[in-house]
Amino acid sequence: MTKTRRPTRIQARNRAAILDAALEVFSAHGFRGATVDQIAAAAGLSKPNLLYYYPSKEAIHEALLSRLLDTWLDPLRAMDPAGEPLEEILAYVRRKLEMSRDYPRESRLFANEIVQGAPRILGFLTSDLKALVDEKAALLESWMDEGRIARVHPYHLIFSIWSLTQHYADFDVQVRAILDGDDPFETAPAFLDNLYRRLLTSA
Amino acid sequence: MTKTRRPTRIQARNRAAILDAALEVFSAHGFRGATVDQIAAAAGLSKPNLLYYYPSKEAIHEALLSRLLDTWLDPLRAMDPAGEPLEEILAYVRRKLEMSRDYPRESRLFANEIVQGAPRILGFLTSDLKALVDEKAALLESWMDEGRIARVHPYHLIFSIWSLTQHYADFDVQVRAILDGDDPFETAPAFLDNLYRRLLTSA
DNA sequence: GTCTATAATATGATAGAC
DNA sequence: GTCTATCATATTATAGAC
Repeated sequence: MTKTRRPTRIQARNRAAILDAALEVFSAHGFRGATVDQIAAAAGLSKPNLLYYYPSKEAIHEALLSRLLDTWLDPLRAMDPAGEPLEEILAYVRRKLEMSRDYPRESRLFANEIVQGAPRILGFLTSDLKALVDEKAALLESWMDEGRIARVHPYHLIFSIWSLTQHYADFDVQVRAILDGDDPFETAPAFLDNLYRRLLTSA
Repeated sequence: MTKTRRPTRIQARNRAAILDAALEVFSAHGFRGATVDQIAAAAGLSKPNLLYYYPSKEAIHEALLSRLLDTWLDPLRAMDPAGEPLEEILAYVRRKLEMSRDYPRESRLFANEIVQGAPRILGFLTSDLKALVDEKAALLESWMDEGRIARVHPYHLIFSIWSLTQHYADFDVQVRAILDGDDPFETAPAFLDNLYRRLLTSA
């Protein structure tokens, strides 16, 4: 009994290692720029062994993306219609910024995909993402109608949050080249908090 | 005399066609994702003929990037110390947004490079770009010291302008997937103008 | 499950005719 | 200057031993 190894254990361990290695390589080089060799080496496996777990490079990439998209929308979903409007928005900004700090590779994986025209996730953009954004834009507009936040274009407001927060992950190398030693994540939260307070608080 | 073709003419024409085709292909697929075949086809040349003008794929990419970087900083350079602070900043935002609208491929070429760690232009970031940003950040701070605009982190202010404007070029496919038929460049200028007025006008 | 060896293809670059 | 044909290499994927 003790001698019979549970194959599921090894499989789970290897699959996790592969996905982590693939995230590292795909986010740094894009789909075409990444090679199966690099991913296998980063995962500590031989190339054929890696392809034993995932049948193709494409399959690894798909698995990664589908895992990412599954949680990518959670921060926006968490924006609560019952909460205090300005605080809900500021909390969303904070969450997105924390994701850029803690999961920059995921952000860059996504960015690589979008910049190149979203060939693999256009469906996600036009279905799940659009539906959620439409819902939350309507919520933002209702808050504006009630005079609880200043009136701005709700879709551009959401785009602004994405771009301002994801910039610190996607353009990390540029930000750090300019800030030299300073950690952008030390000072960005206060900047963004102030920005959205000023934008959304009626004068 | 009339029979002797000026080779410079043809060369200039073909070189221009190659760079335009390369911009199209590199910006859409990244350096590794682009193939010499694709570029040659887009330029209307055979692959060997293309390589007659540029010795390698790398050389084409370098020529493109160096041409881009040469003008990439112009809008920021144009921010005039002698001008009215808020208007100078708003004009910079407008210029950057117009560049995203009129030259999205250039923006995506740059974005592809940065997202993947800027392997080819790290030197530019830490020298030319950093020097200019340092200079303009000092200018912004002097305006804040004089009380002519609200006090915010000057570097994050510049990052915010980059991210908010370039987002409409780099993430164009996502923006349009969500806005459906609406043209983002119709409504973005007013949104950004309002945003920076509220941020920088003292309460 | 994991490996070595290798097949099959894609791609960057060159040779050489015209 | 431009082309067809081709080389050399990189890369995805598979075969088959262990």
